[in-house]
Amino acid sequence: MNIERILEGLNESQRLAVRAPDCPVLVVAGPGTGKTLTIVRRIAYLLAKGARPEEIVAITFTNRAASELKERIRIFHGDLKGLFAGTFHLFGLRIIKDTWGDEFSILSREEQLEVIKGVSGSGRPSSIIERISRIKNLLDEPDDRIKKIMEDYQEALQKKRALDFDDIIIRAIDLLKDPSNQNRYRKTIKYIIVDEYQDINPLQYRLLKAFSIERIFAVGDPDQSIYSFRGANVKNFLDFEKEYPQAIRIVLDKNYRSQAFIVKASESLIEKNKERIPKKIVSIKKEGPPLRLVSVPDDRAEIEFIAHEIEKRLGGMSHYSLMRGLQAERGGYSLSDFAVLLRTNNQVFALETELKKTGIPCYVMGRVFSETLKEILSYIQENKDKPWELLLQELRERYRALNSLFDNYMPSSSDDLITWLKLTGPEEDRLEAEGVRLLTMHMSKGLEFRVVFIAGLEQGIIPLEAEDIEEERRLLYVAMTRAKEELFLIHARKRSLYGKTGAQKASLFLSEINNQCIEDIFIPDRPLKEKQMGLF
DNA sequence: AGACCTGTGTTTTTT
DNA sequence: ACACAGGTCT
Repeated sequence: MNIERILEGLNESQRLAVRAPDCPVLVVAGPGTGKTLTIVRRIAYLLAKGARPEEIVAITFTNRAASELKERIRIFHGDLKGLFAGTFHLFGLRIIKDTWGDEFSILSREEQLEVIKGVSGSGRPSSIIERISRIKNLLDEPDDRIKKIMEDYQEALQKKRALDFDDIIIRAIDLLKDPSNQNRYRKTIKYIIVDEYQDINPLQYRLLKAFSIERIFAVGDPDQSIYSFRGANVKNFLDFEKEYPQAIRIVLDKNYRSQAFIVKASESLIEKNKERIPKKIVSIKKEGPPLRLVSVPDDRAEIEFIAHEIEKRLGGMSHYSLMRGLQAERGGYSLSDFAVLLRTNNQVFALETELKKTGIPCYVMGRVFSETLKEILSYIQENKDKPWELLLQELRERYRALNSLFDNYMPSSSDDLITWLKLTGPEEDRLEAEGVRLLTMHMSKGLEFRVVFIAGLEQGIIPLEAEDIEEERRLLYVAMTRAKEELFLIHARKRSLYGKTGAQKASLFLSEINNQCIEDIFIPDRPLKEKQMGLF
């Protein structure tokens, strides 16, 4: 492929990154600045310069990120045999399989729980698993008690010829360090591209180091580092240039995602952090409407507000959809254009229940396949009096991805459908349902929505704790920068939390946002009468 | 073994 | 509020 095509449509800093020389490269990629685009073109560039696909390894953190990357490589470059694009774990697995073959298994969460129950005397099995995982990831030191449990645990795994997820990385490091493997990997792999470099933990860092490769292309954003609780260490990112003195740094600072007010507001927030690489992200879009900072009397009003704002916009849709073709320009919305972002899963589930009562279909993101399956099952149970045909139609409407699955097959009974779903495969995204997106702020990373509501912006929720206030600030920064067009920041003056109803203070972060980007909305307390009558 | 009381924590999550 | 582990009593 020629260089002109590879650089086509890229801005100046993206071009610099794509054409960077064969030295360590650190790409600081702010939100919405074309990070994946840059990686895709960088790979194309390396290939154009004569690299072979099997010399390039591109590592991501999640399967979602990996499949997005692969898909975009495929679109731009066509299928590339030999190029690795996948997670740390998949990469580790490949190395282990090269040496051991397929004679081992990966422990599922359930199996892991069983093994732990067998070897530990007391304590919650799930917390013991967590503790072991932290130790394996070099985040914690074992005491004598846990040492003993770990020994028994590993012995049980050995018997089963099984590895847990952390073992995959640990074994891969051992194999890479083994002198007999040096030629096999260290010499054949010439380029490593690491996505979300700010999120790597000490164990993953060791894996990268085991290659002793200088041609590392690290992409990430320290301002979006939100996983320190699982060992992600921004220091790796901030120290990159100390570690590789010949490294070059490129900052991608043009945001193509969000309208200018959203970028400006989120920048004003993140600037309050001290530990960061200074950068200034600018939007290439128009200002757009100001952010709405909404004060509501209580959690119930919060839901009513969100429901009302969504309905207002969807109302527009039914009107405009009568005039086909105009929908996009006139701002016709679909349910999945809206997202409500929350700090904790508790809030997500509470909101799901309440928002559904207002008649707005919701889709909780990140819910695993088996839970979605349970949902379908219970829906069938609840509605088993309805004719099967009708029920099926409703399930399609609800789970829109079922449509494409049904193209070649029409189940004739509920049993049939369920067994069939299991056989068709557990790819949860295929069951993605139509509905307003509900998710945690953490889960929102990497996603974008036209209209975003961030709810529960109160002290004790975000920031949840006083310690590591900078990470909490980054989390809100990530959440805010998901919005493309409109952003609502909502806080309740009163809320029930852990069974207690009490007064809430607005998050201190709200006062840190540049108020030139903000329009205040104040919803007054309910009239006393309504309160007493306990409407709804 | 099963009922019942009591203390405790209670984010965020991937593979 | 609520789940869950662990102890105690029957």
